[in-house]
Amino acid sequence: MARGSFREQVLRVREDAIVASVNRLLAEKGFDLMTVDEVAADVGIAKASLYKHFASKEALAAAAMVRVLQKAAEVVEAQPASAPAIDKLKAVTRWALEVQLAGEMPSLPSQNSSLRAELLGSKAYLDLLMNVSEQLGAWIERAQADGSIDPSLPGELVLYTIYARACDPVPGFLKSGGRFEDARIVEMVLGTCFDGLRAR
Amino acid sequence: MARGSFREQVLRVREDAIVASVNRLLAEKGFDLMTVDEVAADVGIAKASLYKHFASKEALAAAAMVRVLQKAAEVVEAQPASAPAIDKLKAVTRWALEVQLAGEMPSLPSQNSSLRAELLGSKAYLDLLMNVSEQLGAWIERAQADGSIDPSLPGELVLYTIYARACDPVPGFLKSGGRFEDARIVEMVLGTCFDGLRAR
DNA sequence: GTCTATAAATCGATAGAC
DNA sequence: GTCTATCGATTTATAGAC
Repeated sequence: MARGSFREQVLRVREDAIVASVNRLLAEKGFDLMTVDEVAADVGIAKASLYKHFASKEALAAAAMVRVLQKAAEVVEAQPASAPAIDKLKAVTRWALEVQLAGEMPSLPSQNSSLRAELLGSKAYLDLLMNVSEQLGAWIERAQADGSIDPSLPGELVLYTIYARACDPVPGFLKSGGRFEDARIVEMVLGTCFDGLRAR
Repeated sequence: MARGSFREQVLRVREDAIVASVNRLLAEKGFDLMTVDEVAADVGIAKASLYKHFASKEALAAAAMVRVLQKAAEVVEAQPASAPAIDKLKAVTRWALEVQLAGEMPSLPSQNSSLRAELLGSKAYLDLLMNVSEQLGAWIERAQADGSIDPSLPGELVLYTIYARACDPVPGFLKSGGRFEDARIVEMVLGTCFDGLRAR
């Protein structure tokens, strides 16, 4: 793939910086409390310039979601094919928990309709989401077949439960308590996710 | 306790209607997307009249949270003292999931600072939260002692994990899929909460 | 206490000069 | 493409008549 002209590379770097700022601000304050003025100030450009790169606030958020889904897809790809399916599922869930604890997981309100429309209209977003979901879905089936995940559970339930760890408030509460290291929090929440609260 | 004059009773009924509307709108759209105009229209009074009852939008949300915590406290009280602790914990969690699926669980953004300040300044809210948390905490200790909950888990983790079911996105996703009855969704999510995803 | 009308502030988005 | 300046819409909150 051509890298494009120098001018296009500069453009790309700037847009990467914009999306990185949006990602952080979305993780910090959420979509509704994040203002476009704030994004512009954080990047260090004028708001009007921002709108030359992205058509709307919703488009900014969608770009941040594409970014995090790209990273998720990379984590999925990086799993060794020979590893047990359950281990790969846990590895991806662990990554999501780590990103969230690091304050880098963008959070979007699922009720906002204009935002939903933007996401559903983004091919990049939908393709990545489908890609990641299909890979996770295949692992879930394998894990259910080999007995490491309860085969009586619907696959959707398992998939949604794993996805939900990315916006689980429990890690944040435990972190704010200050009693546990981040790594400990990740392992504990991972444990309650896959093994539940009951005695083992 | 005195019921007060007729005038005061009318006032109380009206405020109950306001808080019920706020509760529903918070569940439907969340705090940021709920507007005070909307609340006034839903109740059927002018916005200025609303502000005679509640000083701010945050105060409205706090009143809704007090309302739901009062109901939670009632559910906690209603548990038979002789029942196993784990059953009582599951019963309260089941109630929270049912309220959420019914679209009656108000959802507040944990990042909003003015809202946090309002809640932390509300004695009614803090007292109820402490009351419910202490009761649940006692049941958690008993359940860990009798082996029905993993004794190696910190009590906070168990408490937060149960609280988090009230804003779990998984029930809503499953419901929107349309493949399962509400009661089935509740039991499935309850199962993943207490027993995890792994095979039993 | 309830209403109409409006103030005050914020925010998304754009015009127009350079 | 970047800037300054501003528009237009929305929203919280209040003034003042009844």
